[in-house]
Amino acid sequence: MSELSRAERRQRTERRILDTARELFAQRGFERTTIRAVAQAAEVDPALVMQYYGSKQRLFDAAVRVAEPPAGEAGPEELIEELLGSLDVKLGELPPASLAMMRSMLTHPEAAASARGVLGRQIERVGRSLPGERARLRAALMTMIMLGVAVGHQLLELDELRDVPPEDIARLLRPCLQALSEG
Amino acid sequence: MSELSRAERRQRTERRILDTARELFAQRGFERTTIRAVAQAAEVDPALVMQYYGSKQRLFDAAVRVAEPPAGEAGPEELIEELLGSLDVKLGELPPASLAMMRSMLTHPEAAASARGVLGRQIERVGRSLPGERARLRAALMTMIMLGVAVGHQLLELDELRDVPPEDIARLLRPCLQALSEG
DNA sequence: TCGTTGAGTCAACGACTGTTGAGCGAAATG
DNA sequence: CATTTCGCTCAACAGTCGTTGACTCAACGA
Repeated sequence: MSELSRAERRQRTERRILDTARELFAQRGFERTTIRAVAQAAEVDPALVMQYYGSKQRLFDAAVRVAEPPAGEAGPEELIEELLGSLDVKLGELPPASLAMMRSMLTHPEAAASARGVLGRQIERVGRSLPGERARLRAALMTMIMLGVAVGHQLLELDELRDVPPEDIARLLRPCLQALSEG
Repeated sequence: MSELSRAERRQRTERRILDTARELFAQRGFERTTIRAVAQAAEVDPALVMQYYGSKQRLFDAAVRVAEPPAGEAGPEELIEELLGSLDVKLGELPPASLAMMRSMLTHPEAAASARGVLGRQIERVGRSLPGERARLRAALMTMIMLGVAVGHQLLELDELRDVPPEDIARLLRPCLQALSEG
């Protein structure tokens, strides 16, 4: 039937485990996601998950590794659009890796550290290209605004934010971010 | 030595267990907080916790029961000040029951439901006294802004928000909320 | 003073968890 | 075809958890 070399099958299995884990971590968090559940959803023996990823924590690390935006400089207006677009709203859905990290960041220490890292870098990036005083603090508030909306929208799934076109949210949020962007 | 009636000691023990549980739930979340840990911190046998509260879930329910603001009507400016004040920033610290609920709201289904309830009522309250179109959506965004800042400040403990006088945060956030409050 | 109540403890059960080492069987290699 | 490699499974261990029932003993009421 399927003409797959051993190496190919092996890579496919490993990736299937990783994708399944990401999804489960994203929707249940670290503690409620068991190796056994990942294995079952990936149609694999639990021991295989361990063999490939070493431990549940390392599986989680691999699952939440997230691509960060390029390090180039940008003006405040572009950064606002980047915030509105990349962090959450415009696409209507965050990448599963980000969701997985966010889901566990309040209850799993390692996820919290990871989130602090990502958010810290974004704050620094935004703050560096912000004019006026207290740039870092204002950048932090801008970032937390986006985080709050993302949490309510994608993790808590509040009725009031459901089925709202991302454009509408972006349009309402823009003045808030601009107010913080200017002194 | 201590002149305490049996009923008094009993009430005191029960309350000590509840306070301890609240604190542990607030700083570790539902899953990482064990009945055994609560019992040890309260200097009591784990079985006693069960005897008083029935189950871990019911202990959690009792621990996160939070006082909601009175139902009276208010104008937009007052509501902004109430948001800035009560939800988190002005006092510099949220009540432990709120922290406990927030800590677990992304990973524990019952905590999520509880959070949706509290946030939903606040959104409705704010939205009802907001002029213009899309009042509920704008109220939801205002609420999520406060939630995001509270999360970053009190749960993630971001460096950029640490040791910042709550007044400063409130002053920077006010224009954001006003932008959403007006059409 | 004596029997009763009830606050609190002790030891254990059963379920579930992450993790491990031995082993199977098919694909790769010669 | 014979042998080795290795993807994968099976069964089990050790620990932790929520939860329970029997028990202890000091405070209480008559």
